[in-house]
Amino acid sequence: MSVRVRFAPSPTGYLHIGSLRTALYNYLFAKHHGGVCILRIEDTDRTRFVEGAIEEQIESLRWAGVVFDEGPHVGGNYGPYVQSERFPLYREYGMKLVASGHAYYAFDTAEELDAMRQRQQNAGIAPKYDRATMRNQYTVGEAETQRLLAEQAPHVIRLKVPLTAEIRFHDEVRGDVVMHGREIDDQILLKSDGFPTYHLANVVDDHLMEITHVIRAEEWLPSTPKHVLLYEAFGWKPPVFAHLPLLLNPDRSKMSKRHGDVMVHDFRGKGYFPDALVNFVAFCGWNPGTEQEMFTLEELCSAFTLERVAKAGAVFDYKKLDWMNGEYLRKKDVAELTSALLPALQERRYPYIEPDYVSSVISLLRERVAFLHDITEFGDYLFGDVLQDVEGSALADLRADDAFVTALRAWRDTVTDEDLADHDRFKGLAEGAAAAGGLKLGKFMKPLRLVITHRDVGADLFPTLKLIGKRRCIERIDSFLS
RNA sequence: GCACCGUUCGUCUAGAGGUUAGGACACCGCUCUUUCACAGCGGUAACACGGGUUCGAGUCCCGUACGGUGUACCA
Repeated sequence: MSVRVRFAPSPTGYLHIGSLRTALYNYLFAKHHGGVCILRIEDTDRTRFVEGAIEEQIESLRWAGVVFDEGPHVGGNYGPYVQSERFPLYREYGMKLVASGHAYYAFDTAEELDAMRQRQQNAGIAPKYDRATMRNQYTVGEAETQRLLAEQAPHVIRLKVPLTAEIRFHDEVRGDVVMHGREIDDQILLKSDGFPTYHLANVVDDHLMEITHVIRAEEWLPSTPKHVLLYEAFGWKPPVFAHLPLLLNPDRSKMSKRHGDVMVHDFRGKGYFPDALVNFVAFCGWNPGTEQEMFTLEELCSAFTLERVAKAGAVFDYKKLDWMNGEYLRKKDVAELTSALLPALQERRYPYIEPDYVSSVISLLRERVAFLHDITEFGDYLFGDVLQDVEGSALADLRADDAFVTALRAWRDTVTDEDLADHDRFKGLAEGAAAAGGLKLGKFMKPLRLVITHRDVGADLFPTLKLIGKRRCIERIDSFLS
């Protein structure tokens, strides 16, 4: 049987970076096995629905390269792929469970449930639905149950967890897991508004959609026994489970926005490359067992296996992500980078943004920054002639430095286009000018950089000045001297 | 509180009984150099603790500690 996996987000907002990782692992697993990766929207909680969230999440995923074989946006033979469009189904399956004695009606109000939890808390016992004392099918009796149903009293359907059972399941990441029935709550399957909870909907859909492997985050591990019980109650074969380690904040709590950006949308906006982000996130909780760290999506597909997924949560290291983004920046095709950068340069109305010129600037500066867009500010003196202000009295001090001014004039008065086109000639010219002021080369070059770029750091001065050209160099020197 | 999961350098991790415990990021130093980077070289730095099992445990078992997740008519 071929592999069928699903990524099942709920449309409550932007796509979380952890969700991207989960989606990615599902995708990689499917592609590794020549299987199918499905997108299913879990919108059973209408109160949390956010308009546009589905489209945003699909777009974030698409940007990252995670695409689906089936889903609400591409169709498929197992649809609909949005749970709100499948509601009658869950009711039907819920009733089957009631009929077979695996689930039951309960009529408790929210207040009654709160009071129950309060009592339990006061008594120091675990909060859990008390089937023996609350208002349900068993305590009120069959006749009363039928009467309440007939008068349409608000009710839910709960899973009847066998109190003495030991629920066992195998997890591909964690091994065998055992939990006792007495620890498991009689989970609500169908809410009083008739909508299913996640627990029912996900089991029904995974079965109907013939999902073979459920790959999801570790936070689902504690509720997996409920799902196993549901598969048993329906007489269905459960899928293989694999619970992924969590992405963590620096304090090791579940990754949240309190410690930085967590939405894929944010990473995209900050200028991370999708392939860099995917490469990085793939390594949060998985590694190939070799020393190779740079992987294309295709390489990840062929290398990825569940056996190599780690058990422990991974702190999300923003610094390493930045490093990796820089690695991609240095490796990428310059033409591609040029067209990606051009719009931002146009927006800033820089005058010198001929594509070939921009390509040269990118090649020159990309080793010094982690993001492509850093180049727009880092190289402002290359794209335009309006230089940034220099802090303090550095320029005035230089103007008062006779030795330097003498050297600078010598350079200005003798520089030719040929000098700027040939490294040896450039060096000879600089040495000659420095000597004219009685300076060592280094004592001349650094101030020269400041005068022409208004920066004290940057790429090699020779290629920098070559790009700026003789005319613009002289203009800047004259402006400095006047 | 209870249940479950986890624990190798600061961080991501390799390691499937015998290793000088390896790599990457970060950090520090050196080299290169007109600066900052890049690159190269080098360095600091880890098996949570206690018991077992074994000739021999980072690796297997038990316990403890610590951490995380869950404990909703959320997903």
